[in-house]
Amino acid sequence: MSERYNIKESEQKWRSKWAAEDSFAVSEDTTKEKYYVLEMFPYPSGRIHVGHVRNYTLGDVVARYKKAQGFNVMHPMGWDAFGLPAENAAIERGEHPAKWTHENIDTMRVQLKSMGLSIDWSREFATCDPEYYVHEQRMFLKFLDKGIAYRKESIVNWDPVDNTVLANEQVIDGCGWRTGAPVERRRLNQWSLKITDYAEELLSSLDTLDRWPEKVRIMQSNWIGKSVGLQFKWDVVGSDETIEVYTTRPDTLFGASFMALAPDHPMAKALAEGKDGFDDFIKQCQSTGTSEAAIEKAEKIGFDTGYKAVHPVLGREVSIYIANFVLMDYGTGAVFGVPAHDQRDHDFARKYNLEIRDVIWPETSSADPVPDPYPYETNAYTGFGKLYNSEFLDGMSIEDAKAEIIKRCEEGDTGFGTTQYRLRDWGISRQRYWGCPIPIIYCDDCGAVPVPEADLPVSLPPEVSFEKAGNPLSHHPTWKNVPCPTCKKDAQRETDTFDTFFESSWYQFRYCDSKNTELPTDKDKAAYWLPKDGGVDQYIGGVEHAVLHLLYARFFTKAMRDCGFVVSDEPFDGLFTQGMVTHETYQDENGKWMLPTDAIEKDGKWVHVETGKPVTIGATIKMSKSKKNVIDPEEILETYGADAARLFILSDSPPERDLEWTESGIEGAWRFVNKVHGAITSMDLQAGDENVASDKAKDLRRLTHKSIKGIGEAIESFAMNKAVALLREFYNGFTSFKPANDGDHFALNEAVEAFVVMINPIMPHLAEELWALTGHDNMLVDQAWPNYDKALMVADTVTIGVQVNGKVRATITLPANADQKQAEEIALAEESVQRAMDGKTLRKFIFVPGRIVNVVVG
RNA sequence: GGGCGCGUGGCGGAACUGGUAGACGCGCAGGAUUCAAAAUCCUGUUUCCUUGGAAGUGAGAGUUCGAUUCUCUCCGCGCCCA
Repeated sequence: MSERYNIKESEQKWRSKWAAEDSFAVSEDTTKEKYYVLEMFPYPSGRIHVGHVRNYTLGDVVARYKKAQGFNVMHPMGWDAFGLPAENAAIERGEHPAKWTHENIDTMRVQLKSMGLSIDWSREFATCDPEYYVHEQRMFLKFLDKGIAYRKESIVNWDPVDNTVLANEQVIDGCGWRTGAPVERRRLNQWSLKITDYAEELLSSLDTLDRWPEKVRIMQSNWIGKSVGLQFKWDVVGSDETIEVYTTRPDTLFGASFMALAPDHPMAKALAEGKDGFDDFIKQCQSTGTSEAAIEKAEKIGFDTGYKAVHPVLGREVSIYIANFVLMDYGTGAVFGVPAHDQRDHDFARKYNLEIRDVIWPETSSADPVPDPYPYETNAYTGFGKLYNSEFLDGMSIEDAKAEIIKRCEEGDTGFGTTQYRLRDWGISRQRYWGCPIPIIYCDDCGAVPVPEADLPVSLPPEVSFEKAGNPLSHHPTWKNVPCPTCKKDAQRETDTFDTFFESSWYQFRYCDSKNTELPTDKDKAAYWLPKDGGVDQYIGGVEHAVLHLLYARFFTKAMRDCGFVVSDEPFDGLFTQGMVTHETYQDENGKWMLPTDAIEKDGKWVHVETGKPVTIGATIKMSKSKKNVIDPEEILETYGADAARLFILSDSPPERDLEWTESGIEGAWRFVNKVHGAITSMDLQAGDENVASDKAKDLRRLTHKSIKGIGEAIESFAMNKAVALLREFYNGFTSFKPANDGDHFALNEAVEAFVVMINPIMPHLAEELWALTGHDNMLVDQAWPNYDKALMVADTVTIGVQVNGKVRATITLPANADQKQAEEIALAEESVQRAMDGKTLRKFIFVPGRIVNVVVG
C-alpha cells in the first residue's frame, strides 16, 4: 500500500527545487525557437483573486507545454503598480501609496509563487519604480520631438469622484469606467498622443492578427470607426451663405427631402433668430441628454427656419430645419435627410409631413426576402440594393454610386470625399499623484520646456500629503518649484502624471531586458523575443481590455517602432480572452449578502453556519466584493494544494466561457490528485518488452498514443477542459489494465510515463513527484513532451453504427480495411437491421469507412 | 436600435471539416468495506412505455441517405457599441 500523498510537503519541496535550479530562467538562444507567454500583469490590489488564478494557470499550462515541446519559453511576471486604489488607501488609512503598493506586491508574490507557476522571476519589475518609469519619460520626450505627443486645450471628460480627466474610451455610458460617476465636461490643457495618426494602420493591421478572437478585432474596428463620406456645399436660397454638409450616404442624395442643422450650428442662429418658438425649441433641445443614446431614444423634433437650400445636383429646393438629432461634433453639424433610407430621417419626415423618396431598390437576397413593394410609408429601408430614381446613378450598386457622386462633386469643385475616424487622440494627463510624472517644466518666458535628459527621472516626491482634495503634487510645497532648464529663471514642474494605461502599453518590451538603465529595452534582445513579424506568442487576459489596453499597447508598439526603440509592428501575436469566475450568491433573512463560507447545507436546507438561520441561494454571478460571493485563493491553495486548484480551474468550462466555482468541483479535483498518486505509486512498473504484444497491450498502446495526440491538440487549441477530460479518460484506461506478460508491462510503463509527463502543465508538483517516484533522477520540468506513433493508433477492427433510413438500429464491428461489400454483408445480417427494414426493398447502401452505414429502404 | 455570441441530461460540459448524441466530471441511487460514520472502492444514471421499442440537442420549417453541426423564421439569454 502506498503512503498517503502529503500534498503540502511535496508541493513545497518541488517549488524549492525549481527555484534552486533556476528551472524557468531563460536567455536569448538563437539555436532554439522562442516562445513568449504573457498574462496581463496584475494590479497589486492586496491579495490575488480567483480570476488571477485562472489567468495565470492558463498561461502556465501553455508555458510548460511549450517548454516540453522544446521551445525557449519566456514567461515573466511584474506589477502594474500605479493607480488610484493606492491613493485611496493613502487617503483612508494614511498609508503612503508606495508603501501600500510594495507591501501588496510582497503578499501577492508569495501567493502567486504558491501556485507553482513556471515564471522567470529574475525579470520582475514594478511600474511604480523610477527604474521603470524613467523610460516612459524618455519615450515621452522622444514622442514630443516626433510630434506624436502634443499639448492642446480641449474639452475633456472630467470624473468628479476621482478628480481627474478620462479618455473617451474610459467613459462608459456617460460615466467614469472606474467610479461610475457621471462625467462632466471641462476645458483644460492636456497632453495628448496622436493615436489618430495611426488610425489607418491600427485598423488595417487588425487583419494580420489572425490569432486574436474575432470579437476583439470587431470591437477595435468599431472603436476606430472609419467611415468614408462626402463633404459638400449647399446654397441657401435668398442668402450668400452656403452650408457644408457631411454624409456617409452620398449615394442617397436623390432621395433628399430636407436639410437639418444641429441646434448649436452657427447657421442655426443666423437663420432662425427671433422667429416664433425658436427659443422654446432650443430650450427643449437642451433638456434632452447629450449622449448619442439619449438622442436616439428621444423624440425627433425640428424647427422649420423657413429657408430653403438648393440641392447641389438636382437644383431642387428643400426646407432647412434645425433638429435635435443632429450633433455639432459629428461631421459638419449639418445633414441632409433621406426619409426612405434612414430611420431617423423617416421618423422626422412623418412627423413634419415631408416627402419620402425611395432611391434604393432593395436587393432580394434569397436568405432575407424583402417585401415587394417595400412599405416605405412605415419604415426606412437601409439594406443593400441598386440605385433608381437617381438619374445618372440608376442601376449602380451603393458603393459605386457613392464613388460616382464623390467624383462628380470633386470635379465640379462643390465638395470632396473624406475619411473620418471615430477614434480621438489619447489624452494622457491625469491630475493624480500615484502615476509617472510628466517631464515638463513651465517657464513664463520659455513656455513648456522638456526636462533635460540628464535630470531624468523626474521622481515622485516621497513626502506628500493627501489631506487636501485634488492633486497632491500641485499642493506640494517645494517639489514643483525648479529653475527653467533654458533660462534658469523660476519655473514650475508639470504636476499632472500619465494615465496609468501608459505603463501597460509597453511592459511586454521591458521584460525582454528588465534591468536596462539606458533604454526601455535592448533592441536586439527585444528583436529576439518580439521580432518584426511577431509579438508575444500567447497573451492571455480578460476581455474587458478589448479596446482600452489592447488598443493603446498596439499604438505604443508602432510609435516606439517609429522612434527606433523596437522593431515589431504588433505587440501580441496570439490573444486569448478568458471568461469570468462566477459563484452562487447567498443572502440571510434580512437580505444581507453573505460569504459562501458562512452558508452551509443542513438536512437539505441552506442555513447560516453559526446562527442556523435560513439562507437564500441567489443567482450565480461574477465574483464581487459587494455581493460577497468570493472565494479566497489562499484558503483554497492552503486546503487543497496548487495542483487541485489548477486542475479544477481548467476542468469543466472552456476557458473563454464563464467558470462556475463550486465546492464539489474543487473537492473532485483534490480527490483526483490523491487518486493518481495512490494508483501510480502502488503500481508494479517494469520495463517489459516492446516486442511481445498481446491484443490487450495493443489496445492500451492505442489509447496511449491517441491520448498523446488528443491532449496536445487540446492544449494547442486552448481547450483545457478537453485536455483534462482526455487525461482522466487515459487514466481510467491504464489504471484498469492488469499486465500479464512482458509486452503488457511495456505498454503499461509507456502509458504511465506519458501520463506523468502530460499532467505536468496542469499539475506540475504531482507530476514531478511521480516522475521521481517512478525511478527518474532527472527533473521532469526539463523533460520532452512524448511523441505519438500513428501506426500504433490504428485499430484492427472498428465499431460503427448501422442506420436504416437514418435511424441507428445496430452497431457492427468490421475489419478496419473492410470494403463496402463486406460491410453490406455484415450489416444486413444483423437481426435488428432486418427487423427495421421490414421486408422493404433496399434502395441504396451508404458506407462511410470508419464512420457509418446507412441502409436506405422504401 | 445596431453588432457579435450562446441555447445539449438534475448540473458544468463533450461530439474532429454533417456520420453510433450525452465523452469527462459533479450530483444522485444501489452495493462493498466499517461496531458506526467519514474517507475509499465497485455498479448504475437522457426521458417515456417496460425483455423490445418510442421520443430526444430552445420552438418551427428547409437542404441531405443522414443535421447538435448547414440555411431561414421565431423565442430566450449574454456581451459589446450606441
